[in-house]
Amino acid sequence: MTELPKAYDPAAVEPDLYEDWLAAGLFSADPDDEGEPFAIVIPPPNVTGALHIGHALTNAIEDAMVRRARMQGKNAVWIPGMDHAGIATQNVVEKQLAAEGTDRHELGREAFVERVWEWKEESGGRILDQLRKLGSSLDWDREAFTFDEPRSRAVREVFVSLHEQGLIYRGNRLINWCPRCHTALSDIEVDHSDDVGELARFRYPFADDPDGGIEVATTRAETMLGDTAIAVHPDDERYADVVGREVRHPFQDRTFRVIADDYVDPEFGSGAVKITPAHDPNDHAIALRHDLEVIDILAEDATLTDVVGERFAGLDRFEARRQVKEELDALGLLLGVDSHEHSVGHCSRCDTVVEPRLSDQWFVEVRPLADKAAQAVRDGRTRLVPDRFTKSFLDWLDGLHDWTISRQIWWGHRIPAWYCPDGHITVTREDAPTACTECGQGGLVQDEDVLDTWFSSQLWPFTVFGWEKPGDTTPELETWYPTAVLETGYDINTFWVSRMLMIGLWFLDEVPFRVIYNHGMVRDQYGKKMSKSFGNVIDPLEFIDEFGADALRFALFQHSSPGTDVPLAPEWVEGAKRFTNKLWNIVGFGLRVLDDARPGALPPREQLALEDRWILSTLERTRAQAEDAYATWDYARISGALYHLAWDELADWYLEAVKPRVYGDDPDTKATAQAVLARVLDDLLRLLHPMIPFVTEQLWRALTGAAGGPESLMVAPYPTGRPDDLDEDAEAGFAAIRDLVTEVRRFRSQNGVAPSARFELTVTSSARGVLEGHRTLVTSLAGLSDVTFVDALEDRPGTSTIVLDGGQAQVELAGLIDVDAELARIDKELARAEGDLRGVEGKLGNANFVDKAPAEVVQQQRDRQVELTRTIEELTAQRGALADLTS
RNA sequence: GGGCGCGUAGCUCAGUGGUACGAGCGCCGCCUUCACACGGCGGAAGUCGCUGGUUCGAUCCCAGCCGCGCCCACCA
Repeated sequence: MTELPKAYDPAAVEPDLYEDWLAAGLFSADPDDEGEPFAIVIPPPNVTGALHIGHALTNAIEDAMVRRARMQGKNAVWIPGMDHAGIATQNVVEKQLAAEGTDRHELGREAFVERVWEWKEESGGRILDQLRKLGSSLDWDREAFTFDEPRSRAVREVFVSLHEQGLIYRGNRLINWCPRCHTALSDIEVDHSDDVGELARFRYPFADDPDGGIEVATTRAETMLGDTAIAVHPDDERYADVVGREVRHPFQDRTFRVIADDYVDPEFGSGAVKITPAHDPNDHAIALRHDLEVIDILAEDATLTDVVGERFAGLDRFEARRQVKEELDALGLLLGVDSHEHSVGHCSRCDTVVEPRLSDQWFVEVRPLADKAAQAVRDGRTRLVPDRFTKSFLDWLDGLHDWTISRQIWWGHRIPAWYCPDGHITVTREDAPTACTECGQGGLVQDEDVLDTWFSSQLWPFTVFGWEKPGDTTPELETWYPTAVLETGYDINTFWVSRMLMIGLWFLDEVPFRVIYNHGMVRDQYGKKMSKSFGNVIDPLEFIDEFGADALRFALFQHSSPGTDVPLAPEWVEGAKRFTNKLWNIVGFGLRVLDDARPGALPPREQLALEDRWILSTLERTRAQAEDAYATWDYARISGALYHLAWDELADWYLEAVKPRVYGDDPDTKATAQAVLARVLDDLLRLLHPMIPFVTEQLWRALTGAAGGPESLMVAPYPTGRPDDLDEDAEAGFAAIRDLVTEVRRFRSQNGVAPSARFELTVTSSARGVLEGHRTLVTSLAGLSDVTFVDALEDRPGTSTIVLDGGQAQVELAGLIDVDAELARIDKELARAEGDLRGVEGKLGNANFVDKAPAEVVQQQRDRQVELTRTIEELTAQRGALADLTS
């Protein structure tokens, strides 16, 4: 058989294997094929740059899922694709333009969008390369993009349908506005953080009594320029006679009233609230109840408009905040400015502080959709893994507000709505409608806005299967929808998962996925979130180049349990690399000793040796453990179980145990050993393949002689149960041997007996039967010259006793140890230890040292004193025992 | 303010109602033994956050507390 290179070199193996899989069409699936359907759609990565380590985790997990399903004979498909990622991608390109000293407005809309497409090609190409390097077995023939033609048609159909159903509407409402991105945002695109700000208290003078007035407070002083009322609680007696009175605006020539509303908390501050209907959601609600005037003071870039008056017009909001306070102070109206911690909304894409702003936007009325989705979760038609995410998922659905879907950016699906000169709205499937549906006029102009990127991503689980409009059906949809599992990080359950669930149920009347599997976030070795600002992000390609894709994957699996964050350090990946190398050498050993034996049928059970039955039993038990862990996609357990099997059981014990036979001359026992070894290696590679596809494929080809191409481990059957292999007697028997061997090794280590030194052992044990029956095995593993079994040990001088599990072993010390040399060694060590101890005690006896040295250092010396004292005691005891021998 | 999770060896994490079997990395000692020094063998190291309770018995169950993290939330 082929000799393998001595060490595993991933770079020499991985690229070719991927090409080979591709060429053989092993990633391609056909809806008409046999087998239980099993589909996963990739969470389409944003074309904003390159994949980060979190993507590596997602893709490793999904690849393992789909590879295992494929090996199990399922009709498995994994759909690739990317997301155009509206605002995020536009921001990337805008930054590029800024670096070039220009901006999108200078370029114009058409040229800008063209430019983003160019970037999409570049970024997308890089992502594609990364996905391949990771080993992702994606069906590339089915690659989709959220902004390609078929997906765009579906987006328009969904928009128009929902509009026809009255679930999409246009309205003038208070929305979240990002002054930097110049667009509306949905609620979940706003990240709240508790920031330390200021609470400014000031007085609004009464219109008829400039020296009197009412105290209010605000964190955004500039909003007072748009105040149109002051509200107090109806039951607040302090203000009972103030309600209805007018106050005068200090900077503008207008007055407004004090009103009463339940919303006000009398306990907070003065108990009176200034009302800015255009820039605060609560105030807006109050304005509607009381029919207040609404004054919009903010421009798109959050500078103040002319309505605020000459003094402040044109100022940036933060500058205005400062100056308003100054002016109030100058007028003697400012009562104080206190530090105040409060929640501030930031744009999730650029971190700019968002402003509530009144504007015309498109909305989805989500209630009916959300109710359906929540019902599906409650019915168990789809379930979350781990289950603990279910509650917050449902809470979120239950409390959902209407979804702002229009964005004032250029990169995205243009809203299929047109306006006639009279402002009537025509929503249509047509590309270029010529007549207003309301008045029949021509000269229609399309809405400038584009859709929230999630509006198209939500259609992903069915548009990738050819769905373009309600009622569509395709072979792919019939076979693969609902998909088996939606695997993604818990951070996008609200953004993406919930929306897919809502819209999938709405248009296809069936959940888009039966399981929502949430993996955790990848963190660094200190548990810190990886982020650009921390400077701790690592490019997956760096790991792959250094350790191989399998190593990166395995390291991620080793720490990945459902919903649990995954810490990752270079050392972890290095450790996983060592595992792949170990595997390489395990199989390499196998190849050297198997002669022409290939995995196949085993000899009858009675021909198997104890160690054979033990390893087969262990293999089956581990396989079952992995199987159980797969039921919950607990990759930390799965990888842990298989790692343990390969390294601690197979490599450390079985391979050593089997050497006497495979290197021996007895053709029968040799053939049996070879058959078992081949079987175990074969199964191990199959079990590991979904997680570490490259190294296992390469080794499996060497082991089985498979030619590659269609002869691939990728499509070899995944091991199913062999319950007959479970053998408790063999496990117990081998455990007894193992115990004896380990105790002998410990004896050697503690007594300075070289591993190469042979000696005799006299043993008494409750496991005598097994041990005696496997004399060769015992002596070879423990490095003994001979072993004798007795009913009871005699108490003999000059011997040492080794305690066993259920027995004892006796070693003749004479001759085993060169007593004089050992005595000399011990004396030398003793002298050194005593010298050290004197030094330490000298220091500790020095009052100067004890008083002045840092407590830590003193303690260090004390610890060392204790340690040295103990060492000396032990050495002295050893010396005594040895001296007895010579006398 | 609400919800979720976490606090076990120096580090990152497993783990179970019955003396912590812990793992990887790190550390100490021995070994270049014919698969592997990306290795082998042996070893040191933990009041299982704190306080109560349930129990024959809790690191694991319950309650409270302390600390940390995350998510959600329209209190000026």
